[in-house]
This record gives sequence, structure tokens and C-alpha cells, in this order.
Amino acid sequence: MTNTSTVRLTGALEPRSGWKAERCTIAKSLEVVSTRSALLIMREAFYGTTRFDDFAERVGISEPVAAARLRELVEEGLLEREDYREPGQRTRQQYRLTAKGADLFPVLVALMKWGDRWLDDRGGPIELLHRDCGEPVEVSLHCAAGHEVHSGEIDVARRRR
Amino acid sequence: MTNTSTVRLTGALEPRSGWKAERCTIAKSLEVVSTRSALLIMREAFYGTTRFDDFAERVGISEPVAAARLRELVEEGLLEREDYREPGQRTRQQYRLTAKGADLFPVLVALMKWGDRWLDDRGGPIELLHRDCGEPVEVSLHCAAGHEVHSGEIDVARRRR
DNA sequence: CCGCTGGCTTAGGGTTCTCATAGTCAGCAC
DNA sequence: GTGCTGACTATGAGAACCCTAAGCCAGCGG
Repeated sequence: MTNTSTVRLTGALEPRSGWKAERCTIAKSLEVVSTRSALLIMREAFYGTTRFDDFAERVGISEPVAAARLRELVEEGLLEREDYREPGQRTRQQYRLTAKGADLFPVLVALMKWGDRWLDDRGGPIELLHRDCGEPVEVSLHCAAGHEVHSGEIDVARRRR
Repeated sequence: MTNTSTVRLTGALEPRSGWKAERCTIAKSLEVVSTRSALLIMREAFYGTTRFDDFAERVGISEPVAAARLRELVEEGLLEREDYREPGQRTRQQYRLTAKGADLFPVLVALMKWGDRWLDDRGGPIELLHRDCGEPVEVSLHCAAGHEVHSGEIDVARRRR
């Protein structure tokens, strides 16, 4: 019996032994955000944190690590560093999400939902609610025709074009 | 002007400086799968890989690393190790996805989609298609009422109960 | 111009992750 | 009983990641 959780390889991708995942974009993404500190800094950015010290304290990492990770995330274009000045205050810096960084949100939600389900006995400490209707937010896979999809119902194909 | 990509903290979670993300399930998830090799092994498991040597070669990691990571993933319950015997063959082992491991699929798809969009000039090497209808598979956030949701439209609340 | 605060950087050291190379062990094949 | 294959384990070493503690610098406040 085959495992019903695996995807089905099609066309030139079958069998798996016949190709290498050279341009794999999962691997490329992990080059950018495979560290715990990077993803937790992104979490804080979504919570609205913008200042250096706050990132270090709220993520629970040391300042040298915060500095290194923030620098990398700015270099990679997930955050941007801006100067700003409130009236009567000196110039400060803040780190803000770029479109590229904001687009990582589904990854964090997927991680959170998985942790809520499998790693916390009470289903996780916080919940996400749609502001307009107050209903809980879920992460899901669906096809362009609108059907909900699970891993066992997926064909993998080399991209045409 | 505030950043429209951040979520809105509500109730006891506002302001952010007033609480610590102690039971954060993103952090807990990362304790399990924050290494590149762990997530790429999970990728291979979804591609149908089951054997030790294949994991090492297809992920592109050394055998000692494959051994360490597979052991951890089995300990954490994402994979299970089974003996099996084909007729006339000696007993072999295989690693298969558990329900807990299979449930991680949205995380991998979210990472892949993000990489497709931001890290590959051709939109990624492979695509996922819904077997029933042939349409591309997307990862999305939606509320229980069915609305599509973005990070700027989300309220975060402490879980009741 | 002294001190304080925010935003870092430097120095030194520990643990984890990774590699390459080599070795072990069980069980068929012959 | 020798060889081969699959599934590891052992060893040693480099890189990545993280820590604590301390220092630096700019620019207000007084």
C-alpha cells in the first residue's frame, strides 16, 4: 500500500530517482529564513515591532544576533530600514516589512497552526481573527477552481514555458 | 502612517510591550523543524522517498546528517520507521509520513510559493496541480466564513477558554 | 560638557550543524 | 565463506549560530 500523504510525480518527474531538485524554491527560501531568529524577527515585524532593542528583547535573542539577523533581512529585502524623527526627538531608525517580507505571512501562519495543533495542549495561546467578521483565520490549500486540496490529491509537474 | 502589513493586537495583547510570547507555537514549531536539512527531508518524504540512502542523496546532505535528522524526526513523530520485507528480499526499513508529519505540508507549500515568487526568475521549477481538475494549487489564508484574508486585515487575540 | 538612551559593534567562548572519509554489521548471492 | 548492498555509526574538523559582557557613538537634556 502506498502512502496517501505523498504527492504524485508526473511526466519527467517520475521516477524521483531520475532528477535532482536543483532549483528547488523551498531550499532557496530556507537560505533566507532557515534560522529560528530570522523567522521570529519576522513574527515580531508582523506584530508591529520596529525598533532594534524591541526585536532583541521580544524575540529573546542577544543584541549581536539581532543586529546580524536584521542586517541580513534588510539585505535580502524582507525588511527595510528607515530613519524617522518625531517632533522634538532625535532621528531614530525603524525596520518595516517590505512587500517581500509581508508576503511571508502565510509561512508563519502555517507554522503557528501546525504548532497549535501538534505542540500545544490547549491549541495555542493566541488566535487570528478576520477583522471584518470576527471569524478565525485558517491556512489552507486550494486549487484555482476553488476546491480544498490535500497533499494526497496533488500532482507535481515540471512547469511548462 | 502605520504599516498596513502588520496584524492588529487586541485586548490584553495591546500594547506589544506588555506581554511575552512565551508559549508561541511558531517558536515551538521551529524547535522541531528549523534546520534546512529537516525541512528538505520532509520535502523528500512528500515526494515519496522512503529509504535512508535516497534521503541523503536527494536532499544533498551527508549520511551522518541524514541519520541524525531522520532520528530526530522519528522521535518527534513526524516520520515513522517501519520494517518491511518484499518476497525473496531481506528486511528493509522505510521512513513514512505520520499524520503529524503530513500536516506540515502547508508549511512547505507556503515556503515554495514564496520562493517561486521572490527568489526564482521563472516562477519556480515545478508546479502543484489538483489531481481532480488540473488547476494549480495555491496556499491562502481565509476565515471560517470563507473570506480571503491578508495580514493587514487580522486581529490577534488571546485564546478564550 | 556630563550623563543618559538608543542603536548598535567587539571580543571571547560554547553548542549545533555540516562536511568528508572511513568503518561496521546483517543478510542474502554465489 | 567472500563479496555486495543497504543502513547506518564513528571520527575529526570547519562553519554557523548563539551567548554574555563590555565598549562605542550620536544626540538630546540639563
